[in-house]
Amino acid sequence: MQKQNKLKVLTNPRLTEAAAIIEKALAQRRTIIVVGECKVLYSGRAKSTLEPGERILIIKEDGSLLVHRPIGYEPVNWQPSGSVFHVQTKADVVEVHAVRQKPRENVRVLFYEVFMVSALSLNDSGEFSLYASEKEMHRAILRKPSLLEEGFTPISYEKKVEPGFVDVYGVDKDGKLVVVEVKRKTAGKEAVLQLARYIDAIKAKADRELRGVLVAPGLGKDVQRLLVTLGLEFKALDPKKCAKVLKKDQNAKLETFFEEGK
Amino acid sequence: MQKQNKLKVLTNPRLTEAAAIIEKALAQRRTIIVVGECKVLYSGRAKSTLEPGERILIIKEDGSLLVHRPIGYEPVNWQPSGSVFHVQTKADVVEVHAVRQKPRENVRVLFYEVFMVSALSLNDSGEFSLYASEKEMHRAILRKPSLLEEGFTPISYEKKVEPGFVDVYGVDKDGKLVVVEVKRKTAGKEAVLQLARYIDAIKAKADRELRGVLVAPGLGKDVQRLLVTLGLEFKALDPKKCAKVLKKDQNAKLETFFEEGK
DNA sequence: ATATGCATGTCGCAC
DNA sequence: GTGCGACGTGCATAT
Repeated sequence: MQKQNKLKVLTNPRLTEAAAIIEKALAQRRTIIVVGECKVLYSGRAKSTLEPGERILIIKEDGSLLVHRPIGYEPVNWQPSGSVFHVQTKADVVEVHAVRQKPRENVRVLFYEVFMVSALSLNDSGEFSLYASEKEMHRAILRKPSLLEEGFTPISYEKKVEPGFVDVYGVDKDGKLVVVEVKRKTAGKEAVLQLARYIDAIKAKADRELRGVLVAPGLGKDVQRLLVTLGLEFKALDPKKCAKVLKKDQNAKLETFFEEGK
Repeated sequence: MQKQNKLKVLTNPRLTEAAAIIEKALAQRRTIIVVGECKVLYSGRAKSTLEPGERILIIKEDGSLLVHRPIGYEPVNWQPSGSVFHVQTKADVVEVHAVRQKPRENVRVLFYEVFMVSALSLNDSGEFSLYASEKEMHRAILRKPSLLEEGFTPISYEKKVEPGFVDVYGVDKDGKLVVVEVKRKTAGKEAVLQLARYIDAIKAKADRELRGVLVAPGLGKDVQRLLVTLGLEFKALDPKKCAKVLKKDQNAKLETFFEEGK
């Protein structure tokens, strides 16, 4: 069974044993987990000391390092990927020294006792997808207006119109004004009523024909009827699709595309 | 030996065994490490999926959760401290579900195979000290005003002046008021403009001659010109030097040195 | 290479 | 609780 290769674990090893495993795993670029009592010294952009206590050290294949205390989401000390490691066994201490080149930074983890050391060969090719937030959906539509419909041209976004902010604002292929309300999740009737309020507010100011389009991955149960009653439209759009659009060209400076005023 | 209590490790356990250990460790508020093949789903402020692969899951005593891939400094998924956990064993899957209340967020980790599971009782009371933060630079200047310039006498610090807080506030050797803005890193133009806003705000209140001094280890590219244009000054100061000054007299409670009001 | 803006940012502190 | 700024922020991208 090749589990043997995947995983090596020692509990309460002698320090010399632990050091040997760590050094070998570093050479083989395996992932390392060490649990034990240690002190940590950092110097670089700033400087820190962490007095002895029991923590978890993780060293990854790519040369990143994490020291985690038993409390708190963030690592207390770390080193980003690409760090270079040295292991030194002194009298009663194993020192793991991680060096980052630019900027020059050092993290030294000194183990006085090791409760567990583990060397792992992890195989992870699973795709990670982060779906868009609502604001990202706005940006995606501005980036690629055809997501809304062919011929749509955005004019402004997050425009103040008194009840609040209109998500996206533009002109369709016939020159008709279009007000767009975006929702990341299935839209309920609040979304429809919100859009209706914007439409009314804008109509009151400029008496011009308007289209209102609700953009969301889906519509709630009785929302369809309400939408039609109010003369509004619906366009299905998946946040995932937006994320994909943005991936191509992520930080277009939309702030400069449209003047805030108009 | 009470190492037994500190540490429990199983390698290649059956899923039901792994689930049992995780549930027990959660109940006892111990730190948990699980290594195995899993899929991860997140939904909350945004939404993400992570297809199956081999990763490290850490759950800490305080209810924080981390999922680490074998590459990368940052966790691919996480949940901050205070999350509530549920473990469910289905047919061929163990699901760890972490819920954060506010904002409402869910992370589900579904294990198809567990290579190692470990429950730990970590004891960590070691003090962590970070040197040379921006606030410590303030304190260093208050401690040793000559770091700014000879004859400088601080009056107040972190004083509210409407756009925000002035870092340090004092009088120079000629009795002229000095407003000091401190940056730990090379100062950009935002720092200069921030200082200028403070100066303007204070001038508006008390029509008295003011000097504005930007303190930082260095100045950004075109910042020098802007500084001069606005009639402000620059004083180079290294955070590390500040740390050294503070080391001499570490726990002076500067809060009591100056009354907040004046 | 540096500069700019975003992040499931997180965290701490003041109001 | 809510808001605001700092962070060894990290990270991705445009210049």
